[in-house]
Amino acid sequence: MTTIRLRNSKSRKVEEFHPIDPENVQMYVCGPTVYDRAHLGNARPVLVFDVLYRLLRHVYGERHVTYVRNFTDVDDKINAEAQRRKGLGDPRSLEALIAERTEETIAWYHADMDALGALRPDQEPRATAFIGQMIAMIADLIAKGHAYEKEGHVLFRVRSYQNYGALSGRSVDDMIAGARVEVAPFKEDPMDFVLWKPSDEDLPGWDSPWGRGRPGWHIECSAMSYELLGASFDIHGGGIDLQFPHHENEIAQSACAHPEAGFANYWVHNEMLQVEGKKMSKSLGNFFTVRDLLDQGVPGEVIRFVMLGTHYGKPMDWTERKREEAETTLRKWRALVDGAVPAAHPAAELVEALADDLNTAGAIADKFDKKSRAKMIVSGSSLSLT
RNA sequence: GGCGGGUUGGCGGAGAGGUUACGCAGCGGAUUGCAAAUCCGUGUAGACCGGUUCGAUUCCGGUACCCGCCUCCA
Repeated sequence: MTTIRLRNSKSRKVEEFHPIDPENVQMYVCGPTVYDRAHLGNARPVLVFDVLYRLLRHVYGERHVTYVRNFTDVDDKINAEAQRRKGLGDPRSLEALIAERTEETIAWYHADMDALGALRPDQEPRATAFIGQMIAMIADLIAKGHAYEKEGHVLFRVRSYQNYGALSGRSVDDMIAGARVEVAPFKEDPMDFVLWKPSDEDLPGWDSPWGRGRPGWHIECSAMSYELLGASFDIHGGGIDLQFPHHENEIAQSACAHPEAGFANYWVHNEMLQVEGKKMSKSLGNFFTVRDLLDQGVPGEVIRFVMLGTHYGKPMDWTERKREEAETTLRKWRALVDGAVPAAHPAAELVEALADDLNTAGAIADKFDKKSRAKMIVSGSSLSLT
């Protein structure tokens, strides 16, 4: 059997991947906050983990892999958009407007990511469907002394977790020294973070032992991964920008709530996307969505091909030139595979390259038959790693 | 300030301690009514300074530069 090797952010080394249970390999990836169209940067983790998902299914069998990716549908940006619509005179309730916003955004997300040839995860839980589990976990953390309530907020007591900072390689003291964080007066310690916060009447809220409120950002992933995958699972993925504080906080919450378990064994982070050498941002005018590209006539497979041309652990630079070259290359590959009979199994060299820490660039490079590699990697269609 | 990633030929981008990467672009040629496509051939590398070694672009150390994170942005 192929041995997959992955760079584990925990150890900062490439390690052999050995699942807890080969009959049920489990992966959790942080999904989008559904407040707007997915921008191009959002597509990178989707494609990176799509390749990993396909590889896992190839190695362990389709029925033996569970991939969970959440939708964060509790968020101030969503609230802001709903309030904006309300302000424009929409007569419906805030809750209805929020629901409308998240529904349409999820539909867009599905359509856009489908266009990139990404398989849908096995489960796509929404945060709002797990509020009860979050409340239960928070209550448990309070009971165990890892969290405290202050002025309607519940805060995680960072100092109560010995290994805080291990994933991102920081010490609590260093972080405080360089902190640009605004310290709320009710915090025992500047690093403590919110598990639950109060909502006024203009915001969505749920009843809890601490009053009407809404969850903090990090608790949803801890609660949902526990509910769907258990206290220990194999792989946790996401963008490197989430490593701190989001993933650090997830670990703290989950490890303290379930001290007997290991939470995620392998942490895989993808590097960021840039556009023409610069960070994509609205102020630089180089910000665009996946849908923008699709509407301009850039095929999803071209986007996928360009993305996978760079190893996930390196910054990926999206350039007009790469887009053009990818179109040329794919057109030629299409001509090559035209009329070819799909192979029953992917080339061993392809699997080997991908098993080597998802070396998609190396896999695309060569060393094996062009005809078979073209579709397998790029379009994920009939010849895909399944 | 703290933490992390990177630096290969015109551009993108791999593997390997010693042998041609590959692709695109360029150049020469074949084919072609023209063009496109296709085919053949071909040049240009490994940021800088040290170290290990018979030999390093590949291992080790340092320097420079670029980028990101530290702000509920993937």
